[in-house]
Amino acid sequence: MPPDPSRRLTQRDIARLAGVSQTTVSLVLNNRADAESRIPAETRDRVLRVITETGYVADPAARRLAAGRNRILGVFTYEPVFPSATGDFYHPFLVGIEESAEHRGCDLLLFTSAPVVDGRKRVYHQDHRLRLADGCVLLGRELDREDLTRLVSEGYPFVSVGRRDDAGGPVPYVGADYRAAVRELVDRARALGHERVAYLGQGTGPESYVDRHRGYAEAVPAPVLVAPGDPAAALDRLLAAGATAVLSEEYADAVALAGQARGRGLSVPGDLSIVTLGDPTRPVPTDIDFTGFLIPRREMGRQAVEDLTELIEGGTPLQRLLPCEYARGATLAAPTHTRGPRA
Amino acid sequence: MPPDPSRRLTQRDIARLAGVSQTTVSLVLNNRADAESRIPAETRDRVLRVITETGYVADPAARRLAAGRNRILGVFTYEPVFPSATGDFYHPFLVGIEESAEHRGCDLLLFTSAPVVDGRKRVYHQDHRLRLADGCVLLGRELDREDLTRLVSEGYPFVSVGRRDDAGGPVPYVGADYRAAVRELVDRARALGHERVAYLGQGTGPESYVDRHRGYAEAVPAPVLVAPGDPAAALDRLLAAGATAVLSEEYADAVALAGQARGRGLSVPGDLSIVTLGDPTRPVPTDIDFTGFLIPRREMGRQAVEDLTELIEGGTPLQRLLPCEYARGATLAAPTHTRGPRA
DNA sequence: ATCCTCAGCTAATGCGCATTAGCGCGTGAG
DNA sequence: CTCACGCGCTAATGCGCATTAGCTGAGGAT
Repeated sequence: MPPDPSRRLTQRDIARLAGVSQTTVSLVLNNRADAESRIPAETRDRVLRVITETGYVADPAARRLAAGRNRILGVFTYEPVFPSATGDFYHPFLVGIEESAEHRGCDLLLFTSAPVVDGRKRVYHQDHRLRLADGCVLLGRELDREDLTRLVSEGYPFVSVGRRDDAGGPVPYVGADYRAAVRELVDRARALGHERVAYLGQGTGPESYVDRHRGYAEAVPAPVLVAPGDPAAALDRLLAAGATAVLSEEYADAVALAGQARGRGLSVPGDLSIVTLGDPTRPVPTDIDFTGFLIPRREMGRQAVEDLTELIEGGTPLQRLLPCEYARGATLAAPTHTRGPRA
Repeated sequence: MPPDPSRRLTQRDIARLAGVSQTTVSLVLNNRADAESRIPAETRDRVLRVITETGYVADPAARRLAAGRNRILGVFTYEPVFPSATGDFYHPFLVGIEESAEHRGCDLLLFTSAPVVDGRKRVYHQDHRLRLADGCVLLGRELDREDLTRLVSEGYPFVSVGRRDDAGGPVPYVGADYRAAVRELVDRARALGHERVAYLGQGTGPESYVDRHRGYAEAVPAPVLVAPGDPAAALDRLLAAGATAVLSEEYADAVALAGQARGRGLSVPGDLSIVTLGDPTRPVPTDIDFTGFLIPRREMGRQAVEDLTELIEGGTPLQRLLPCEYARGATLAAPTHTRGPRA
């Protein structure tokens, strides 16, 4: 019995009960090489028996302090994950992260304490708590550049979900190969007979947009970039440019455009093929089964944790792109009649 | 500059740079009463300046070890939260938990490392890591009784989301007042003229079922309990019992029953009113707008964190039930014609 | 001149663990 | 009869911090 029943057990208590030293308890607990070979089975069993009898568990904080490791992985999200509209989009990433963490026997620390300053969250805020975790997974459409730079320069182990440009050094990431996925879509469209494939979106900004647009620009002879926003205006521009197929950077824009087109009596995909470049980042009600591709979100989350644990264990930082799966859908078909650049 | 750039800064480093002792740095950092009154502004500013210049952050593990507090709240879920079908149900709880944690400046530790043994997860598994957090929120339809007992007896600060029976002592919880909510639904049905209101469900098992059923049993003169499972059989039994309204413990059962009824040419709610007792715990496709009530899931999560932090700071354990909001819906109406217990 | 504040610090300690150095003993080699 | 060596352990140390006890010097009281 420990003297104060409310006090939690320590290794010293176990040691006393087992009639050994605290060191021995530690050795047995972590069954170090020393223990395997040097501590006789009898002693070890005695210690283990006391441990199970008392239900002793090592204090993780002390462990961390002494050993420098924790088996805790941080998760930092630049977008709000749980609340809000974007939640559904980020959910699958978390599923993958959770799966992998469970598999690795790690706990996840959500850095919810990061305050929102000037409308955005930062890893490095006043009194940040990064070091509570062994490393960290970063999530979000757009990461803070200063954060990244500092993470890189401090050598803190982290992995970004989503490709990122260098930030004073290469950024470890697990991204989706948007570039290849978009190229493939364009190729499919062109193979079907589409001569003018347009791009509805910004094409700049976050890496994920840039990559999509680059894939598009590489695969098309004469790029047509149409800004989203007002669907009516966008449709006008697309028709004026003689586009028979359009790739939509954002799922929601595709929905709006399709609605606009059908509202004007155009058939989709008959008169206009509309292809989405990834899953919806915000919930959009639609019953259209869009052609496009699927972002391997779950797999990305999973792989990010794998890479992170490797990194923590001394591995080298990796950059990898995962392939996106083609989604056949029903909005890409051969153009019904060819049109010149002005109908 | 610290000697080894890879080594992380410690309070000693800060102390050296500021020309004070480590103690002083600690005092300034936590602006203790001592610091406020006893350390002159000049010294404090100097220390603070060095801190911001170097970007020093206290090691949370060390902090925890020394002070015993962490500002980390654990979250343990008995059901899989992220993956799986039940995810959507638990999501709102997490939203509330996250909100409150952010507000309190706490990080959340998801105990993903808990292995699944004999088909279920347990808080107290081999080498559990409860003590990494200051306290813990428990989530799930059914909590492990042994876990609860041990948590209570060890005096570990925790709050259950959902009412729980005593486990060797009162269990702190934030639950939904199913009992009152069900009573209210029955009263509404009876006020509309329903003389035989049945209960479709188990009525036993998890506290949440028991509470619903108790509310039902209290409000109805002659209870009729019908087991879910085969919707056809259930409908037969309901009709045989002369029920004109039925409360469905599980949302999915209500959907199945409604389908069955309409398939037989019965109108809902005309011939049979069907009322749900809470939100769907698993995703069910339906376009029926059921009458029933809404579980204040988000608010429950939020309140649980509030209560937990109070508890950690020395407050007394609380048990509270939050009211459920009535959902008008379209499946409860006055019975069209009265029937005896055999049509 | 001496004692006593009291401001403004610091030395020392311990949280619970992992780790390193090393102690006492027995045994076989020289 | 020494000496080296391996076995089975333990004492001691330090991780980075919070905290407690106390130290030093200046100024006021006696």
